[in-house]
Amino acid sequence: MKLSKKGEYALRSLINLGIAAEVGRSLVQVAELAENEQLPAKFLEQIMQLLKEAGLVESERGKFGGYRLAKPTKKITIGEVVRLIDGPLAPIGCVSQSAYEKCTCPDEAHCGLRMLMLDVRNAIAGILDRYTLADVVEVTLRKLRRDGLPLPFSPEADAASTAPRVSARLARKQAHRAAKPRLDATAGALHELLGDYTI
Amino acid sequence: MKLSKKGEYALRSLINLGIAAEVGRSLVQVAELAENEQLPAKFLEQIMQLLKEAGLVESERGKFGGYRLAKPTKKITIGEVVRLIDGPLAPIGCVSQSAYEKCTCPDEAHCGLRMLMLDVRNAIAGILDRYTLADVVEVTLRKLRRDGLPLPFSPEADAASTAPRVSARLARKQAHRAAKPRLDATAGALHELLGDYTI
DNA sequence: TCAATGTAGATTAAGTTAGTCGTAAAATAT
DNA sequence: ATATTTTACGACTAACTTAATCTACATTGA
Repeated sequence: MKLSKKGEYALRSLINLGIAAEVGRSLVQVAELAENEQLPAKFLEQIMQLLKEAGLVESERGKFGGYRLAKPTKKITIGEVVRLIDGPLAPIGCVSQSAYEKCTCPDEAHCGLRMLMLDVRNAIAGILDRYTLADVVEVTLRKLRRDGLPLPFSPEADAASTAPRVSARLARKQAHRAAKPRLDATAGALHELLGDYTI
Repeated sequence: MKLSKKGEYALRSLINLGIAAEVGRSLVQVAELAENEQLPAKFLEQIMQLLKEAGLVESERGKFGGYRLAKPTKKITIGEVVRLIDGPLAPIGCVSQSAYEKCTCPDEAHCGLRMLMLDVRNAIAGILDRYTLADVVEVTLRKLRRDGLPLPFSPEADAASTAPRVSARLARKQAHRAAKPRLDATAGALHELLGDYTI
């Protein structure tokens, strides 16, 4: 049930672009994205291209060029990215919504394994299609601020060392936020960190 | 998030062995298992060996030999089988319970992606570790009986054609059964088919 | 003994993964 | 103009995985 490195790198980079945007950096170079997460730069280049073709990011060439998100973070779901890079979320083709494939079993309608895998695919999709880049970015930023750590891509990151502590206090004030639509089957760590207790 | 063919074939065969046991067949040959689900026999042979090494099935050699489950179906979880054949359930190593691996990101404790993938891994494990072969076998048999279809591996399968209809009525009578322990996050198709409405 | 079956290991063909390399094109700075 | 820095794009590859197949051997029942 693995996510490929490619998919992982794509998500990491998109999250970082989301953080950059949140922090005021409109353009980030591949080299910087790669260094920040210790990814192979040339491989990441390839991945960024895929993301660009898919309309998730935009780029500027030349000196001081780089990448930025092409859409607001709320408009990019994690599932969308995973499907783009790694294909269907479903463990087996015969339960995929986005790319159904007939399986070898003689009778799908009476296949217990299929029922089970349908549940798995729904559980996965229930999480990955519900959460957006905005959610992941928010969780990450919140944790960093809570612990008074410098934010990546922040212009003032390496300047004053007292600045983070200030924003940490600010963050705690903003901690309570609007609840998401009711979650039935996907409560979890992220969900709790987002402060959504409506379940 | 794919399950490999190997994993799929392993599960299909174990389920079929479970059905066979339920129906009174104590030994099934690889050839029959392969034909029943249209799997490559020689490949399946290899897989059965893995399952044997892992103590999930036993075999008898020679003419009229074959395989049978080595444990009651209730004692074999789906997750156990998937982990055996395909490795950890977690989408990325840094959220695996059974095979943790450090990831490239600079700080796991503040990684939003990790939180999200932890939820995914828990959702998957919540299903695959909860359900056993017994559950899947039961669902399969119930559906077959409900629709009056002949049961595979049944000695009387090709005999009387009226027999199935009788067991179908019987099955409906037995439909209500003891509830499983409360499920929080894994309600789904299988769950409903097992008649567990305690959620 | 013979035929059917599991046991075991080597081999393989195709595809995927996770990259690397090299060059072109664009933007900026001087 | 020219040099420099960056993305763009395509070709290439080494290692691994998948999904098998092939061959020879061991065991058992009739």
